[in-house]
Amino acid sequence: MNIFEELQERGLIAQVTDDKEIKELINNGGARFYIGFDPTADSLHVGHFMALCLMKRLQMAGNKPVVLIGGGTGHVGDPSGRTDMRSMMTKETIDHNCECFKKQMERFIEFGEDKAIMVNNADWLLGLNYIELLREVGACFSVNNMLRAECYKQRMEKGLSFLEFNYMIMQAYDFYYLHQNYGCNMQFGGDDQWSNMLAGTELIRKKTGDDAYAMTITLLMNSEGKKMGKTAKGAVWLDPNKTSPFEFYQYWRNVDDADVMKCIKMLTFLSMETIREMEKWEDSRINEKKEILAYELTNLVHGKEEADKAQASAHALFSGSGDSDNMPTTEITEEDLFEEKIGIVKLIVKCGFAASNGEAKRLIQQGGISVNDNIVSTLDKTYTKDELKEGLKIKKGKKHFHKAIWKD
RNA sequence: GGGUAGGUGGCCGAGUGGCUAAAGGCGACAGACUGUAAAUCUGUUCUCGAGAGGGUACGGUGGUUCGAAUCCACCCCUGCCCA
Repeated sequence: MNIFEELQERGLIAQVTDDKEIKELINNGGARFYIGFDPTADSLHVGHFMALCLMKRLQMAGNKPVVLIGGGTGHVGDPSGRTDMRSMMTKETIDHNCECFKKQMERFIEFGEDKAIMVNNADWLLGLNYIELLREVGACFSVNNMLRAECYKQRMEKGLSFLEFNYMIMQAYDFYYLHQNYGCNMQFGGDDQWSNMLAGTELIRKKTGDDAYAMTITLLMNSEGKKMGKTAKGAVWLDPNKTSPFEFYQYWRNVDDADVMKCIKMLTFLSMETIREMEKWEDSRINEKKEILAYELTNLVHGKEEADKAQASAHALFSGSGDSDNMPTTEITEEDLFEEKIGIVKLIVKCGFAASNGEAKRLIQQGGISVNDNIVSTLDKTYTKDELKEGLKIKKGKKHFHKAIWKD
């Protein structure tokens, strides 16, 4: 099966500039393509992960990937898909984030001679001269057309700064620059990038007469039409310090029934044969599918060892036996004690189950907290040093577990 | 630069001197039901406090008033119209 067909069957392809040409190009390994990543945070998240997987798939099919880190575009801020103004980041933040991105990406993509390369658009964007740029590329853009682009339309009511308006031009310039200097002939990106990417192909055509192509990946939406990979607390990060492997596993273990197969297709590297087989499974095996999804993804992101651990913890916690080896743990020290004991309210806050004492109290009053499998019913319940030395298994709601242990 | 409408809790949005820690909705959290799902129902949802009660909070800074999210002044930010 060819790569293009596979991407299609997986539901990854959203829009293409020219499907015949693109099919030809990537199926024969002739694409030198790039995907841009703006350093908006100090860790990659699930959305980036999809793009990286796509990169890997295309690389396996013989195409050459270019990872573009947006150290320059990060100074501008992409308005696409946002209803409000982006806050500006300082140069230090951007540089720091770029470093973090680099480290994480090296886990997924092989870089090196004849493999993938990584570039940073800070190298060419930051030194640009305003007047020169205006004359060289500004002349190629029609403001009338730009305003018609979907990514700006939704901002017409709420406001759009000139800074953000220029983002499209920066991204188009990147594509042009990579085309000229690295022979890049294709760009991939999330579907919200479509207008920016088209701007790039047009700029290249106008400046050089060459054809360049663009293809967008379907954004991973859940059945309610919301972007996946987001929780109330924020994104699901790939950095284990920001989202632990267990939390990561649980996120996928708990996806909606309706979204499981879609996620398996779009995110895992299971073969299409396996996937087609799974689609025939009976409804009663839905939880098996979820486990496979969770395991596969944790494995990809955090490695086999962490995936095994996460799965073992999940099994232990949800099917009773209560093995607490891989639970998130908080250490309690002398200074947390009052009269040789720690109160339940303080303990819950300490473990991060509640942001304030009030919230902790509410949880207890509503019967949402249990310690060592006993529901805590009083606010003045306390635990001694000896009990802590044994380790306390704290459960919040149905599926949040935490361990508190003593530390001298 | 001129005119005009705005800025309220995580978000949306009501509130135009005391009854307002601020309606309602969304979201979130907990409980019931379940399959670690969805839907549904119930409760909770600034913070400190066991409680009584206190502290902060309606863009910012000052002011009027016994009392201000609400009135006044100046400033900052955003939309729209005109230049």
